[in-house]
Amino acid sequence: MVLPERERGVCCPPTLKARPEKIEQTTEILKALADPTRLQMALSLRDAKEPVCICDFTASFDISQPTVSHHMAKLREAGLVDVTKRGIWSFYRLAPDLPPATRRILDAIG
Amino acid sequence: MVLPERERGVCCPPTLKARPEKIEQTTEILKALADPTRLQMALSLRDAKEPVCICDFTASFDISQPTVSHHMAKLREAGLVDVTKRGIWSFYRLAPDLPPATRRILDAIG
DNA sequence: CGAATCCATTGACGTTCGTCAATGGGTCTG
DNA sequence: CAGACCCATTGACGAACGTCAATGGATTCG
Repeated sequence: MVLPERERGVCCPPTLKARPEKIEQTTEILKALADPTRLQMALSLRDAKEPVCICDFTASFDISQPTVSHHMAKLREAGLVDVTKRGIWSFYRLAPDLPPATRRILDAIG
Repeated sequence: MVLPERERGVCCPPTLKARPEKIEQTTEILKALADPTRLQMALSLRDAKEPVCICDFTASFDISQPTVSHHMAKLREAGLVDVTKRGIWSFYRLAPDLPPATRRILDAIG
């Protein structure tokens, strides 16, 4: 590793390539995924062939139903997920129009 | 979108592909990146040709020096980043031996 | 040695987060 | 209609987070 030479009192601020607005957007996506339950939900939906209903997640995770709904709402607010109601069920799927950057992140995981 | 047919009281827990341990690891990476300051730091280091010292980040971000150190410590604890000291400076770089999965996530961003 | 520079750690404060129990609104079935 | 089922929302609580001011260690320069 080559360390740069330095003079006291002289700093070299790195050029920030990404626009602050883009950074903020990406952070929102990462925050939405940065929880074990939500990450598993998102990956399940990514790999699911059919939309999945809340009751299915409630059955597989060891958390209460309100908490499952709460997490799903977070994924929805982040634009990662999409809901359709049918009778008493709410079916979720990955948002079909995900931005390519978001899609890339999801595909990079697991 | 094709919604599955359903019977009351019957749930279909989705098969969780990823091992819980793997999910936990990935969550740690995502949590480390899920902050605007840390994300910018990580991307700067990813794209930097030379290690960067704390004073450089302190100069470019609008936060105090202790906060910069604090964020860098989080990246270090997550294994994303690597530090080498030279005189009074601490130089950081992206960890050279990043797991492929982690590397993929970083490359998928911006 | 004394002063200046760089950096990490500590302690404190307000905010956000993850979780649950309780509740209520919809929807179907008997 | 009455009961059962599914789900979202609310309110509450402890834990974790982001931030800073203050401090102290380490290193270099005069």
